[in-house]
Amino acid sequence: MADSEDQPVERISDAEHAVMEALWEKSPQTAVEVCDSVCGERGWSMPTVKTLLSRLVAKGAVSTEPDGRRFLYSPLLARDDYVGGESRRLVDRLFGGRAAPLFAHLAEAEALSDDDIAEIERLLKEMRK
Amino acid sequence: MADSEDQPVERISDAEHAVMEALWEKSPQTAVEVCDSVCGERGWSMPTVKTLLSRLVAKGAVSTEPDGRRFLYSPLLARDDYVGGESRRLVDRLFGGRAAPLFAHLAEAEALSDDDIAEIERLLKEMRK
DNA sequence: GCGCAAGGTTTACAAGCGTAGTCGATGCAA
DNA sequence: TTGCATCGACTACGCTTGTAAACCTTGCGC
Repeated sequence: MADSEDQPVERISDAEHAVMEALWEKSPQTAVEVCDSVCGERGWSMPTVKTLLSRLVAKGAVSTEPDGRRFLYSPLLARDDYVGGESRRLVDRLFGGRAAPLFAHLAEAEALSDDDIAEIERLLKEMRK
Repeated sequence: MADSEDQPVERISDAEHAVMEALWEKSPQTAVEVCDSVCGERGWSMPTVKTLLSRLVAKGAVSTEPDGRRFLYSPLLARDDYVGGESRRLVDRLFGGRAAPLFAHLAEAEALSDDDIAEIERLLKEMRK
């Protein structure tokens, strides 16, 4: 596995991430569609989205496919890969690479809902099988 | 609680974080001492550390205390607060604010060691009490 | 056929960041 | 007492990011 990307796809910025989310939600999409999804909540204008899309294409995180006179954009980077990378980064940077302290921290900060706890217990049970 | 910081201490960058780690490890420290801790592993020179320390002071994340002709630096921002904030940010941004999916992701990516799992189970047991 | 609208590409520009050199004060050694 | 080493402050500079305008091309409607 993991030969879907030779370079680990340059780091994606925060604003770019918002665009990726839109594409992960549904793809392919035109620039206009992406703007419809994100311009509202982020207060962006069309040119901003265009720039972000270009940068993402340049970074190899998004692919384009011509559709008449415009482009359809699709994510090249899978959301799981991105999320995994970011999670790993955080755990490495802040918790010495170990997940338990992260968990402990969330628990202590009461950032865990009852649902979360139940869900995690379920997952643990499953893993032990 | 939480009146230890009126503004949430401007966001701390990656390089700055390395300096904070040194100060969390031991404080107060002089600039030279901090450099001793971090210049090696990061390949930095003294001026870089000075700049980062200044920026951290400007951001209100580090306090200074004169000691003769030089300064002693101490963290103002607690590591727990920082770590908590960053964790929260990640969980919010990537997992809709819920921790269970993060956990699921780490589990799936086999980012959890056996020790981690054991530890988390222990924590869960404790929380249920 | 021709102008306009729609879409992509280029350029812009301020703020933040990583990294570091220079400057100015000052205490200590000779 | 004078020069030098030391330390913080200021300045620098190229790169990325956030945000967007200007520009260029091209297909479509009149």
